[in-house]
Amino acid sequence: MNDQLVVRREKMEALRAEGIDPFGTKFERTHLAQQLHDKFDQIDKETLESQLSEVTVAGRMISKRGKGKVGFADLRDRSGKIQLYVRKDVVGEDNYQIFKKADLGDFLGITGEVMKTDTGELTVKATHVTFLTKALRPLPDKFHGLNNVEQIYRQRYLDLIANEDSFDRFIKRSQIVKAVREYLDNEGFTEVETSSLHAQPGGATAKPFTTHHNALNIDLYLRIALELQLKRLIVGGMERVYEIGRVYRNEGIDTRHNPEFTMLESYAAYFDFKDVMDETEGIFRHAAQKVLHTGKFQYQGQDVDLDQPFQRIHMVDAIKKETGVDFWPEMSLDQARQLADEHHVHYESYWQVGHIINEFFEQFVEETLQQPTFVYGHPIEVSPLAKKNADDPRFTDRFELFILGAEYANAFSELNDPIDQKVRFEEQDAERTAGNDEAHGVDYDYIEALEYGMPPTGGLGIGIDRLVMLLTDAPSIRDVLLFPTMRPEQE
RNA sequence: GGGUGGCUAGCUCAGCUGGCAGAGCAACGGACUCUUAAUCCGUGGGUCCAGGGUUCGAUCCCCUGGCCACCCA
Repeated sequence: MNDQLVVRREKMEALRAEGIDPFGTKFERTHLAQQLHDKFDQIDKETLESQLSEVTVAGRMISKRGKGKVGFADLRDRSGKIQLYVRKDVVGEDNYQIFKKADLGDFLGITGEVMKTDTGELTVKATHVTFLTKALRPLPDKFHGLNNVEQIYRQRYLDLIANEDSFDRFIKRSQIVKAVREYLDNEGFTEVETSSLHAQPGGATAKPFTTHHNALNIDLYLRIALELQLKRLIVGGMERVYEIGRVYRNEGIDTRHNPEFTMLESYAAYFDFKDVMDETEGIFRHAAQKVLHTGKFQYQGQDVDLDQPFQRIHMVDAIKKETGVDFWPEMSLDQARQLADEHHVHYESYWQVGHIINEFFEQFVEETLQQPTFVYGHPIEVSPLAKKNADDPRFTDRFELFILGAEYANAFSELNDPIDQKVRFEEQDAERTAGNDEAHGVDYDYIEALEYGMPPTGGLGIGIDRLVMLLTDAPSIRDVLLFPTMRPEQE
């Protein structure tokens, strides 16, 4: 134990000796810091002196100045900061000692009068100090904050205490999620909660986490997507549903991936994928308006404009534009492989033409899409849950949204033909056998649901964490996850 | 999986060519009744990530391992 820990424990005991509980209980406050600023910031010093408003605030003391018979301190609550002014001749000797002995990090309740200092700062001049909770450990540096990235993630509470921008970012995250809900609720969607333990993983191409249920003695999977259960609800007649929930994918960690993350999925009966494009634009714009009050902003120094209509381009056209390679003419697998070889595009032995087209897109086009762009018409081979395009069955009525070269949404006209769906699943299963361990399995229960009839439906998936990153200018997904996945520290 | 960088006081960081471990904030004692990164005087505080090696001597050089970050596939 270092000197500071010892001293704080001694102070804790000293408080007890004086009959003060160092870990206090309920405290009634009249105002949050921000409410005081809203109410009194515009009132001048003299007027405040003449009207004598008594208030009670509470919070963590994060800085302290002055050590004589008078002291100033900053108190922080969830809304912001307010300065305290404590005078020995006002609160009395005993009460002043409580303030004087209080450490940075301690929680105090202050009753006093609202005033302004000579420099014009709104301040609560204490008439009484109530000690609420002792902090037995010192806070991070009050000026530099907490910079150690590992500590920021492992001890997020310290990051929230020391780094105001981090605190604000998580408040914004909450507001963004709320805005998304608000938008969908206003469009007549019902929010639902489906299960996250699945007997069969599906709805995406990803490796699942496996777990075990003891009483049933079966292995279960943590969900990798919300899709298949939500579409069962469309079969059930709910017509417009959405869920915002955690999904789990057993994959690597980098600045855009965390093993657990938050997906929004929405499904609307009688929508096609073009309606879903409009829905997507609506969600993005509404969320931006709510937290930034504009659709024009910068992400990592690059301009983004969500207010303009998003561009729309077919995947094959986009590839043609970037590379000159034209995948519109019907071609054999050998011809596609030859094009891949010519452009140094790697392919697996089990890949069909559509896989190669998709790879061309990912390799040459994705990073070039800067302003919000819907890329539609994904090959059928990489879209086992999307409806075939009516005019060209090689492609599907699917789109992905790209902004600044990164994917933000994935959506399609849902495949509601159970016979086609069974064939697609079987093709995925064959792909799995051929070596793609992320390929979809056959979900017979889902096919049965489709056989009862699913109305034409437009579905959408948005990675909420990435949306939050975009709107808060966060460079890493870990900056928008309160508790990102970390390897445990060794003893 | 590969590469690069980081890990030193509670926090933020220095530490030269290998020679007694440093600063600021925080803490402690003292002065100070409008301060705001308060100021001034004084004091204490270290498993230099861990283990091994080289050396008279290692925070520093070498090896192994741990955790983190960034870049690449």
